[in-house]
Amino acid sequence: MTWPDREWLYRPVARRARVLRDQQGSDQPQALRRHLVRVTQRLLAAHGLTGLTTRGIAREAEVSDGVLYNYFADKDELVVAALAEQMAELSARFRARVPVAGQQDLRTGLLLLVRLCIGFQAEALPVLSGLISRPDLFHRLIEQVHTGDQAAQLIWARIVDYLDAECELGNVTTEIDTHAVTHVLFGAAQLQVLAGMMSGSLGPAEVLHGARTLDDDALGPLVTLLFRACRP
Amino acid sequence: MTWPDREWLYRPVARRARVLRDQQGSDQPQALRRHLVRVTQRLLAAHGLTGLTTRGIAREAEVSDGVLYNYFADKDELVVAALAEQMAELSARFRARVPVAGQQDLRTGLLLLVRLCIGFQAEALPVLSGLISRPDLFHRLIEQVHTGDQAAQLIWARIVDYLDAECELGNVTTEIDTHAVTHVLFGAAQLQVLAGMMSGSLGPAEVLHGARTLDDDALGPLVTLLFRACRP
Amino acid sequence: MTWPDREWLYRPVARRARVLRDQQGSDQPQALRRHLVRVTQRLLAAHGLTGLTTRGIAREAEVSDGVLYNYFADKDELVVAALAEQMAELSARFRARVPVAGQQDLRTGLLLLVRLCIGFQAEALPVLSGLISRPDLFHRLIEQVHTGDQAAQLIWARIVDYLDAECELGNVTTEIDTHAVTHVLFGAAQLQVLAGMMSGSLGPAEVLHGARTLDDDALGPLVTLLFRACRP
Amino acid sequence: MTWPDREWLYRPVARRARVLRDQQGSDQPQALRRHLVRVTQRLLAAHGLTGLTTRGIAREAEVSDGVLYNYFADKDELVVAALAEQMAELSARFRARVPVAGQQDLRTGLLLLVRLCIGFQAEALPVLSGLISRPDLFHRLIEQVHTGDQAAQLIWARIVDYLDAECELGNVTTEIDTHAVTHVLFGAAQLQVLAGMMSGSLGPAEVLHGARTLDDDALGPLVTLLFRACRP
DNA sequence: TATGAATGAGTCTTCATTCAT
DNA sequence: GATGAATGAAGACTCATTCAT
Repeated sequence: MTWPDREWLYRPVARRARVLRDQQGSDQPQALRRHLVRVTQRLLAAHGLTGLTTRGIAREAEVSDGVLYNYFADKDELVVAALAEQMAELSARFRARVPVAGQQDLRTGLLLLVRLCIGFQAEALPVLSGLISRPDLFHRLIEQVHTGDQAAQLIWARIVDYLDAECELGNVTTEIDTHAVTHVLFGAAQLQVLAGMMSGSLGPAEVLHGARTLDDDALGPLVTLLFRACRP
Repeated sequence: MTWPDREWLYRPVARRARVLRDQQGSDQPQALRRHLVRVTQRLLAAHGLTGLTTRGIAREAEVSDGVLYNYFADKDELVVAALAEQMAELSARFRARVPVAGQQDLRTGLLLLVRLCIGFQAEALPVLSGLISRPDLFHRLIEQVHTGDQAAQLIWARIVDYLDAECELGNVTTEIDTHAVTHVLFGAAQLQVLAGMMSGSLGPAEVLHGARTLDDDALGPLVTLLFRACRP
Repeated sequence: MTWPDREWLYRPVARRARVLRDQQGSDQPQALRRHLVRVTQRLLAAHGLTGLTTRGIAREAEVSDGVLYNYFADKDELVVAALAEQMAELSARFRARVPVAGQQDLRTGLLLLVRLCIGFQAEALPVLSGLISRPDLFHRLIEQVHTGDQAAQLIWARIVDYLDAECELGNVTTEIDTHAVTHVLFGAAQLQVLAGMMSGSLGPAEVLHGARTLDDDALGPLVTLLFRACRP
Repeated sequence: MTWPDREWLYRPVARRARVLRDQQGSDQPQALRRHLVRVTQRLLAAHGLTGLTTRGIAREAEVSDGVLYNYFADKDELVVAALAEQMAELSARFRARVPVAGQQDLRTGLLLLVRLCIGFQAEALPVLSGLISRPDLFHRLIEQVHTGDQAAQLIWARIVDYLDAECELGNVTTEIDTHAVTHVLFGAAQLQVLAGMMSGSLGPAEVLHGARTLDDDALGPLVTLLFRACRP
């Protein structure tokens, strides 16, 4: 089979990837880009950065090996885009769940915060862990997202805000730095999740669910510690 | 015709790697093995597990590509050996610095603990971070070191012991769980170091020194938090 | 905006290996696969399995080192495919030349059989000899080709059939086992060829032609032996 | 530990390999050479030429990696020496078992010959099979052993002699060529053994024993064929 | 613009051979 | 002569990237 001469004559529109045909919205210019990003996020969460290959992405996306280079300079750029979007989503999801000061007693509020932080880390760490040994990627990531959009920063600020509000209500002593409390909350959650990821033979996905369902009894001592530190 | 008695005098030994010639101690049987381990530790700390290649090790060690397989079954075994030795050293070094109960007031003791944990994490994380995406290596590591020798476990236990002792002296309330305090100490330290590793443009080595010299003022709020939680 | 109907007209195809460009039939999907198989057969016949490297194949095929893995799981799979195809061709070619009972006197028939067997061995042995020290490959080979398709088995059966037919015509005594005759035919041919391969300084290719042109005088004593054994 | 100056002063004799110390005859100049040859023969028979490494030989011989080069130019020369000696032994052993004409009836004599040939091939083929794809080695082999010493040649000649003698006694017809009979004997035996080596998952050792114990019933048809061909 | 085969540098690993001791 | 660690040239295989179609 030979290629028709003057082939461009028959090319009224740019071609659409097979997998996106008959799919609503697929005629938007960046539909395939988004598709690739989503697939990459899925693979990243499932097998980590180490096991991620461009061919794997293409196969999973049911798309040719080469398209990716029409939307991204190289593999790293796709990875960074996937991570940035995912972190933004994560951050937004968790910000919405920060408790409101005064709507529950302090102890309950702290328990909610602990669970929130563990949940956040459980979702964020599997995604970010691959970056720990790739500072180059990490820098591309933080350059790409506007500074103020950084996932952890935003949720951190919301937690500080909650604690400050409780402080104004007189439920938290002024003797304590609310940033320090947030630091401890985030840190304890990170340790919990990271230890689970490494010592358990858990893949990222299991960690996530395992950590989420930690019952309140296990968290009790931690909450007690925070409560004693915060109460007036 | 008999064999001379002091045959051992002439015991022939094999050739020595160029790089080790004229170097003291290089006639010990495992000199090159140790050399490889040290080089691997250095490269691991500098560029992470992802960037570590057998060729890179050989080049940096000024040694041929194949030697490594005279001492280790494969690359992973070398990596595990490097990590295990480094963690054992780290653990021993920091265990010796855990404060003794009653030798200083609680606040000072907690400050020492915080600095200790940050120091520990600052040295341990660059070494261990590469393992996050390699659970298989992690398991070889914890199988290799005798269970009781695990670096983090041992230092964790020493901290709990210190806190329990202060508790018996009446300086720490019985209302809180000393494991929870340790959890918070380790977690806060880990967060501090990890964040420094990632967001700073610091390589692992810089993080280490940067973290160590965190002045006490910066740690004050954290210590205050812990102190309020622990005091009777 | 709709997609043009005869989309298949423009079906894009990927790039073609340099060596296959401007070559007829190179637009068939498996053109390069066949090319690799043929090159492998050639190298196998020329230098044996021991001297066969993936790089050598790629060089000889004027193709990059990696292509082979687009068509075969590993080197062994390529080798097995090359051997299987060659044996199937060989078997078919020689089966068609088995004499028909009654169309010539027994002595002539036996002469034809001897020459047939020598020809078969002369082509089969250079191909199979490498497998002697690789039973794993041999098993992959016989698993791949359908059991009934095995080259030697099929030609063996055809020879037995011929002898049985001559037996029914009364030209071969019933006192003799036709399988034993076939065994002797194959064995004598194999010895002839193998000895030629080894003691001659002939490469496989020369053996092949040398053996084929063995004149009938040289085969006379062998045919006489068989004839005396078979005649009623 | 440093090397003593003027070390040669203390070196009254050449050193003896550890493994040969306290062993009778080990002071003969070529004791180690013979040791290496024997070990190589053993490994060759057990795992074939493909699996043979110089390190494997040294380990099995309990000798250092390098000695081999004091006695042989390279690995190939050692292999050739091992094969040559083994073939010479094999040949001598089987020559002694060739039946004597007139000491048994012809049928029994032929049966003995068939078993003899199968036994010979069963021992020779595993040793030689590796050479099939290494014509270079094979040529070094036949150059090394004096032409008249070749194992197969000598036993072949003895069989022809036996048949000629039976011929003179009137037990074998003069109408057939005794070389042709020998050809058929050797060939049938070779086919038997080679097929067993390949299709069975037998290692060389098993083939050897399996082939040897082929009961006479299985050989009956073959012997009948030969008998009918040979009898006057 | 999408396709997917082709490319080739790079990875880990093996092993015959050398050579200081 | 004997030792055995060091050498380095292959080998099989992977995978990010290109490019003819």
